Amino acid sequence: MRKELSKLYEPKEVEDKIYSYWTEKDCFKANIDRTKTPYTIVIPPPNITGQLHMGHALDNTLQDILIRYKRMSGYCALWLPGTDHASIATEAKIVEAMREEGVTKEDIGRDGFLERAWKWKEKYGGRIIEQLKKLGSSCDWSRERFTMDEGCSKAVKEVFVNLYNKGLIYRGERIINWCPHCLTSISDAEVEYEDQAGYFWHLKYPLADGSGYLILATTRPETLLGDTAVAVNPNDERYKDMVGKTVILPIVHREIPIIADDYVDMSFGTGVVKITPAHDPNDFEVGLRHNLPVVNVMTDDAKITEDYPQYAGMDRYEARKVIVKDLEAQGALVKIEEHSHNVGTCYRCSTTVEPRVSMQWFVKMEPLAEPAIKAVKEGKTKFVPERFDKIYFHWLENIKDWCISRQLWWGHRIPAFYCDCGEMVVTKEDKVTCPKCGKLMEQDPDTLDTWFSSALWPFSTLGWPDKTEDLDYFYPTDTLVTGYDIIFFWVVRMMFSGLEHMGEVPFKTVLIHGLVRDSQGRKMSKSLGNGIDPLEIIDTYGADALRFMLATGNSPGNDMRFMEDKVKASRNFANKLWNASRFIMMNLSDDFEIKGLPEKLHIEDRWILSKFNKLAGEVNDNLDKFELGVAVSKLYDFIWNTYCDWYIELTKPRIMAGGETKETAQAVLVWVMQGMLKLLHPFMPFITEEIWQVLTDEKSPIMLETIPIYDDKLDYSKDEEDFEKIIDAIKAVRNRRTEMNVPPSVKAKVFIETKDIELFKTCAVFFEKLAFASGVEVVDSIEMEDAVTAVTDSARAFIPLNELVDKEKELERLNKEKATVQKDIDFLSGKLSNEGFLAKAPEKLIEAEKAKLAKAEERMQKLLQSIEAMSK
RNA sequence: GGGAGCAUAGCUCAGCUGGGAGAGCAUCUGCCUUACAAGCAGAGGGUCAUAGGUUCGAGCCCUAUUGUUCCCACCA
Repeated sequence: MRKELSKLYEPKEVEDKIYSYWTEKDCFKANIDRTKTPYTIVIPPPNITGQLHMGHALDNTLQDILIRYKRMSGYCALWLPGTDHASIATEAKIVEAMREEGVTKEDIGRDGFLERAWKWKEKYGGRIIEQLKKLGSSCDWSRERFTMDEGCSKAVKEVFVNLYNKGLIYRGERIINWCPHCLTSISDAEVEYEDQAGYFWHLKYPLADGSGYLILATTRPETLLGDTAVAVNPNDERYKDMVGKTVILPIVHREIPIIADDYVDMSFGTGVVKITPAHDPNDFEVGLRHNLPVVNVMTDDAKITEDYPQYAGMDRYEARKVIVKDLEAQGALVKIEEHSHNVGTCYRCSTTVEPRVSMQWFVKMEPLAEPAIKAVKEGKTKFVPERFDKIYFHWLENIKDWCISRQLWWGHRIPAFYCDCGEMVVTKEDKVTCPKCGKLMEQDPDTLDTWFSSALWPFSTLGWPDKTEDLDYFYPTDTLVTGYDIIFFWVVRMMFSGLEHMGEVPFKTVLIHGLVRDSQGRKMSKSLGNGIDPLEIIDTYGADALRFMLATGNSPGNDMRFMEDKVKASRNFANKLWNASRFIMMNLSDDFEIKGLPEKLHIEDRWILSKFNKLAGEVNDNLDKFELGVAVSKLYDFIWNTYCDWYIELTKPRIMAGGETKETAQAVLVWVMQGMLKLLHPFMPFITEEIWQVLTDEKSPIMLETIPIYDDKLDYSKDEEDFEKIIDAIKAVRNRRTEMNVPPSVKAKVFIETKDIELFKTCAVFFEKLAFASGVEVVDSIEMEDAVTAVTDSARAFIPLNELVDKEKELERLNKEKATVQKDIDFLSGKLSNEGFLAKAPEKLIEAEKAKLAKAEERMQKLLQSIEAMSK
């Protein structure tokens, strides 16, 4: 015995120790090796404000499985980690913290604010990194990056200037989505629409010439202050004569024109629409077409401006109430209808966005989208599962220009400089003097959308725009692992950025996963309070159990539910493996040395080796196809149901016997255990490393071992098939005994009638241990009364349990079994006499079916014999 | 309005290019068999949502329907 080991595996005592061991040995570092093929994953950088949640746990578990697998498969595997500055989220948190101190951004100014922000980053940016380590993530920490570090910032400037010079970035006054809470513009992608119950206010706008009035409906009466026209459809007979006339805007008493525009849907409402170019994107477009003035009525925090003294300073909703009341008082309110409509909200703070006209920077998307579409169409980048390419195409085909400027301080400052004289310069320089008048120019106060820098992540982190060795070797990256919820935000933008700036796709495969939901299928959220903290789960069950659970039964692109029972099952599995290794260690001879496989193998050795060999082949295959869930369940099944339940039990008689038979058994036990550990390592890195260290006294980590692959030399299919006959017979005997309520303590002799005499004689010993036999006799022909029979395809086993045998019951059971086998025979022979089947089914299948039929017939033969004997 | 996913055992989910339906948990029965009771040996349990179709053969492919979840879209 080499070492005393606890009956229960204690992840807590192992995981941190193992992680430091890896770190000390520098196992995660990807050293460029031109003789190897690179395999690269860049991490979706978590926000510096973030805490590890289940989504991260899933995302990073999948990445770690892939990277560990590839590392063990001989690739130069790089998993490049880092964090994202997350402009809006971080700035909001800092502002909030400042508010508690009673300080505002304006109080401390831009520099003071940034100083705080960097401190915040230093304090919290590392938190999530530490949490990723708890999960076992094997990132190359020596290459850790941050979206606002020097290199990434350089890349951002480079890209901005390049795109500007190509005319793909422009500045203009447009209607954009404005968040009145975050006080910044946001992109279309950052708006989340939700159905809200609201009202339709039907209003009366009198014609200026006093000849009547128009009735129109609106969901936002407060925007009436900014109306600059009323529109009808040009084909609408009802209003044909009105076009060109003017109406008097209620409350404001402004005279505004009635215009005709296709945008108006005749069949909806009254067919008349008020046009507020400053506060509605559609109206803005209409305004452009008709040269309408843009009248802004709200401040940046969505309060009515000073231009309307009676409402000035009122919040938009408050103003709505008051204005409705005023309209009613003036007799301009016709009726109020209930109406639910889609309202855009800020994805960060859920505040209803206010469309607003302002000067912003945009990326011209169409020219960039085209190559991105083409790359996926040509298969240069593939989505797994494939169906996500539809979402990708749809988005890119309908893309609008991307608003990239943010009225925030935390982020990459826009590299544009302005002069009092009106001159503007876009440059990578930090200090610029006006080329026209020589004055020092002022930099644009705005920063860039966070996703502008994340879009560059696959190459900025490798050193671009510099020509680094990393960039040359590792780009394009191989697999991007991310949730379907950020395809638009991130995947799309990395695609067109990679193609534009590197001339190559940023990654070959995008592995999409779903959301981790709670046990009832609800999204985990702060507001529901139903989130489950991965760190707590790791604390109770271990990181391996959590990882295993996340990988099990999770198929690409689909959501999954988090169930603690599933984690428990995974924990139990880890414990099972632990105990299997304990068994080996407790029984290992003192002088045992690991020397590979012995020459002389028993049939059960060849059986387990053959099965293991096939397992290795399949697991590799599944992993190559990103079928992680399938791979993991095969490993579970093999380790538990084949290795532990059968092989270990089969070795017990040999271990007790000692001598050469034990030598062989322990060599195979250890060999297969090592193989299983390697195959399982990507999924359960900690426990496999721990067992590896203890079991083998290895000085080198398992994580740098080579993963087993299918090996022709280990294909013992014939022995495998033969040994399955023994297993079948053992199972049949056990089954019969249980049915008869015979406790294991009651042993009985077993007589086996079979054609495979040698085989069963060799394996007779297993019936004693595994089928509770007091002795085994193998014969080619026998008939017994007062015995229970167990029939398999290849054998008849008799268990003489005289006093327990009820002839009639036994006969009944045999007849029942006969009926089942007859059904099989009918089915198979029916199939085999079907001409269509014989003509069109593959040869291999026909042969297989024939073999099955032969077996069933053999079995029927045996049953008939037994029935005949029993009925005597 | 457009698009996508899902519907399989009591529960949660697998099921690879179509070849007689699987796992874990739960349930029932027996076992403290010297690795493991977080365990061992057995058992029960499914017209694979419904209706058609293609095929020698359909959980898998096609069409329609129902239920459900999600994404996209400017209906004031």
